[in-house]
Amino acid sequence: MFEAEQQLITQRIMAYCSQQGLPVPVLQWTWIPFSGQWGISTSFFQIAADEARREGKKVNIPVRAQEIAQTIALFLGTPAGFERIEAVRGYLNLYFSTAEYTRRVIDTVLDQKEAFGRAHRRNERVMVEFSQPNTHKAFHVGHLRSAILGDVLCRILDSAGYDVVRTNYPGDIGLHVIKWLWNYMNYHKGERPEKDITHWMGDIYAEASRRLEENPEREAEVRALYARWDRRDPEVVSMWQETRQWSLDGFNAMYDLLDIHFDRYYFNSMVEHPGKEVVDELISKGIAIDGRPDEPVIVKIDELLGLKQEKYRVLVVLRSDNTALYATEDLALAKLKFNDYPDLVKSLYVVDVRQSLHFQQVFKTLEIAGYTWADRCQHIPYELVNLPGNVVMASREGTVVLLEDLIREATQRALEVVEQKNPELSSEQKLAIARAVGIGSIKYPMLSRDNTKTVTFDWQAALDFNGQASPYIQYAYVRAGSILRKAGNAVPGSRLPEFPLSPVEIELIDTISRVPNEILRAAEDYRPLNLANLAYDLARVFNDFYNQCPVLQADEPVRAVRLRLVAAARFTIGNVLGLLGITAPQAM
RNA sequence: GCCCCUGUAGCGCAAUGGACAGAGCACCUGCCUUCUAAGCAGAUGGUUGUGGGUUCGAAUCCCACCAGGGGCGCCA
Repeated sequence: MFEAEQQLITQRIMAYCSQQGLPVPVLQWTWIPFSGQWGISTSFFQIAADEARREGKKVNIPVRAQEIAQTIALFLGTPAGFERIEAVRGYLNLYFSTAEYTRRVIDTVLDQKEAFGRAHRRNERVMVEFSQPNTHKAFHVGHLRSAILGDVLCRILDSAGYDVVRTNYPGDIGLHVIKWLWNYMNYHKGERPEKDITHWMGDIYAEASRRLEENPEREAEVRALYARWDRRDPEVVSMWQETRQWSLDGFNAMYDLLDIHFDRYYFNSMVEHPGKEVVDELISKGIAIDGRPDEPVIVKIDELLGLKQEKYRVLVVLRSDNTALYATEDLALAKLKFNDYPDLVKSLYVVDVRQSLHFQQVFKTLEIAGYTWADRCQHIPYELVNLPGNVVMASREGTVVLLEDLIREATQRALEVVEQKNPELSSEQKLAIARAVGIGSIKYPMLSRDNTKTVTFDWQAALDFNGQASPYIQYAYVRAGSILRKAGNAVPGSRLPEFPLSPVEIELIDTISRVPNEILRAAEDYRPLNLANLAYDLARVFNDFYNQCPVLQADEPVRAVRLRLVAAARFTIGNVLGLLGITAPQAM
């Protein structure tokens, strides 16, 4: 928020250095550590080191850096907008003139409100594919990470100024679907899901797996059914369409609960045949080697690239019996996306880390085939959600926590707390709060650790609403709203705080002012974690403020400034929660 | 055999190459007649897996090793 001042000072320092014959620095500004004061900081170690190297002298770098910092502090005096300047241990610290900057930060937030933190539009389109659930199967907590991560990535990219296409890619065909249909036709014909659709669909699939495991000889029936599907037997196709829709309805109900939405659906079944066309193209271009009917169609990527060490290895693009693989379909899907949106600057795939090699192979193959957009495809890998003891969630093993069960439990637990704390609210209000808290508690742990780290799910931790968790942040938001309500929701007009601010007030304003940059950083690195941390920092600092600085009881002009600060903090926390896909409730 | 990820407090995690590695959970001691205690204050807790290197400066970058997880021709 202070780029203009920063740039001005950078220029003055650079001019001074070149005038004095010092190496011209590339200055990197950071905030000053050790809270309680507020400003920007840069160091001069690099200049001192460059100078020593240039002159071939052996000097004590920290001492020389401090000398330079001191001379520059003297040269700068106290620049406009700053209260104090100091040279400390090789660092130059510039402290903001608190009153002026406080007013600026608060005014900016209250002026922009819900838009605070959002960057200007870039007119650049990004596609994010995420979630990719399999129809005819259960949706468990392990599937949740892609959905939550992808959704939040979309929110962050949107806020950073990109036009985002939210894309889902359900696995609506494949052996799992045929197995399901086989079981349904033989044992459940005519049944329809009543409630908990996804749960019910998952049960029928699990039952199918069990039956086939107990009676392996019946696999032949499944193969026969797959053949009927391949012939597009009308009875099979219509049953597939109907049952597939049940799954999609079930997913939509869950996406609604989770506040996750899509602009565009690509289905696995859509790219089966186009995939085979891409394979033909690869063969005719001499990229793929056709070993059919005894061997599959393969692309020897390392060989094509002339790599000595194996890196991309060999990609199988079509089975020897002409049936499609994931790779077949992903080749076509990538093409389809750029066909539909030729202006994509990025085509992102939020898929678990085990498929890293697969995506590298697919993207590299497309590049070799001459598709210039191939380098705009990028896999965003994330680690799995496991159960304690490093147990992988797998429907077959029965080691799953179903999303529906988790949502129900978390909401129920939150409802108990609301009942106790706010018995006077209507049951609708209570349920809405319980939903917000319960869903937030499910989402936050998936966002507050790095994408590359495994999340271990356990019920106790998932239902613990204390500490660094979503309810803590939501509660800070509610408290801020509560103060404003008691003040009659009347936020005073802009003013300069002409009295000393307390350290917690300064820290709160400081943290608020960092939001716009943190959003850009999160978007650049595809890392929601930055914002999950920032949301918590905001809440923690606000709670400090809440406990130390009375607002309603304060005398003017302190009261007016604090009311404005509370309003600004509330918008900021609400906005960051929004980026995390977490609802900010009005009461708790 | 080749490649990727992870290793930080008892536990699970955080930390733009920068100043003193930080919060949470658990444990202990306090704080509700005061803007909601889903909160706050205080106490305990560290050779950042090991050994080298680069750098003025390394948890962070490079190399080697150790430990755990994952991926490597017709699974998805």
